[in-house]
Amino acid sequence: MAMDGLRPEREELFERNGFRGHIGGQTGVLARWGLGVPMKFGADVEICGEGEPVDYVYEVVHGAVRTLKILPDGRRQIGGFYFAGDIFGLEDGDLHCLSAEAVADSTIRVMRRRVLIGLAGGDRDLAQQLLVMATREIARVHGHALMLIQNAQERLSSFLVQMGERIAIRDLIVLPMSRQDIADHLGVTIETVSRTFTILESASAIKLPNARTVLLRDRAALRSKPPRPGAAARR
Amino acid sequence: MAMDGLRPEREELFERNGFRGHIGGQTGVLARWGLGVPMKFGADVEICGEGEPVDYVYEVVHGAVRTLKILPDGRRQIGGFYFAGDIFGLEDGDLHCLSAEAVADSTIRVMRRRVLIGLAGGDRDLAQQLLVMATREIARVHGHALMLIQNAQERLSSFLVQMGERIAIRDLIVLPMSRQDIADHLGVTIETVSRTFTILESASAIKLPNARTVLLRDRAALRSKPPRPGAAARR
DNA sequence: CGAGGTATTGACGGCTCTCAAGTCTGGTGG
DNA sequence: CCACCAGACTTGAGAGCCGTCAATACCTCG
Repeated sequence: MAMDGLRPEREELFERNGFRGHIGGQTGVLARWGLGVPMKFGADVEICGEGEPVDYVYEVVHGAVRTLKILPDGRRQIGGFYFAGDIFGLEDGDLHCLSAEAVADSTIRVMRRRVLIGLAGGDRDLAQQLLVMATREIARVHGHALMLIQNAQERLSSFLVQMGERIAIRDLIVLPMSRQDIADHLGVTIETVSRTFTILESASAIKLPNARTVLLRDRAALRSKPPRPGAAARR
Repeated sequence: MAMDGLRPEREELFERNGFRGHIGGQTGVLARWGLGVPMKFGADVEICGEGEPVDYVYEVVHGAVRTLKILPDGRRQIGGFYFAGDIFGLEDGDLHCLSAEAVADSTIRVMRRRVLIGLAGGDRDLAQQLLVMATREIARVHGHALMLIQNAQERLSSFLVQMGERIAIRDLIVLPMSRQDIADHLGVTIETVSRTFTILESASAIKLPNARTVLLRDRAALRSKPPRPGAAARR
């Protein structure tokens, strides 16, 4: 992936646009505090496993990570994707409910949770930052749940809009994840994802130079509800 | 149906209205620290509204609360139900993404978020408790998302198992919320909820003395997957 | 070029939504 | 006491979206 080559460009773009998100390797909480050890993970390598002790907290320096859970029947739920500056692994209790894997080759800052919590105890600012990260994660997961009650077209549209805000260069999204990853995140099948991509392209909302590249042509159309024939507002 | 006060009214209430008298249930974090002011809310009264400033944090003393979001097309998503000891209103940013309403007559501890954060800055223990509450909420919302990718029977079963763990007396659940509330939480229609209740009762997994009372007869059956004909494990 | 994984497209069936009618319950008033 | 009503809940029939299975196209890499 040519993601590394694109990064400086994106960084400039974000600054110029006043983008509030995270970019580069210096913007994360851990990075700013100089905490944690950067480590490299190859594509599809597991970073932490479901059921393992929650010993570390992670921050993406660059690359992309997915958190996931395998259901007893084999289905796979992807809880979220994390990009540069995002923190993951914030979990309650002693054991991970979700495992995490690198979607593409990635660098991840790894830090002992106990140490981080300890430092936060003596640093008001860091403690508050941690709480902010946690509440932000709550909002993100809520958004995920909200998406899951919509239909396939709405789900994929929301996903693309979100990716547009998080990892797009202007209107161009280079997806690090596969169709299967997207499907498992949106709670639909890979076939439905594929069909819906085609529908959105036919509607001129997006353009697909290739399977992993999406050009957003009409964000407004993606944000608006697709024609839902009989889907009357209930109540 | 108490009237829902205007926002300024509510704020004034929060500011100077103190609830006098003995309060049962000292189970929550705020209660243990003696923080916040207990207030009463009638059934269906709004506690905080979507789009309002995030000024307070709430803890249920007794009763039940739902957090919800109204979609542009009128659909309603219930993010979660909160019972005695549960904290809600932990949100990121300045504005609430979710509103909260009392499901039944309830008593809620209300506390200024800024004050709580401030106190946590000087109290290691409280700060850690707050972070635990936040990560626990993350796990809960993840569980909600996980439920939303399953079929109707699995969704209702999970919901009942969860209620069984949170508000049941032995195997008896007295539901404070309506079928519509359940439907909007599970992301299905009220008819599907109703039909699925009937199916579970026919299967002897539960018994329904009346619509708001559920007797769990076979938790194992509720936890196990229902017959999903062609639902092969993918991948 | 061929191989293998990934993605798209097609046909069909089932689960759930929609629309509609029926039942139950609690409250009100004659 | 009972008729009546309003609201919540249940049940039924038909339609549509999406899952399943299957075949085909595309893309990357040896």
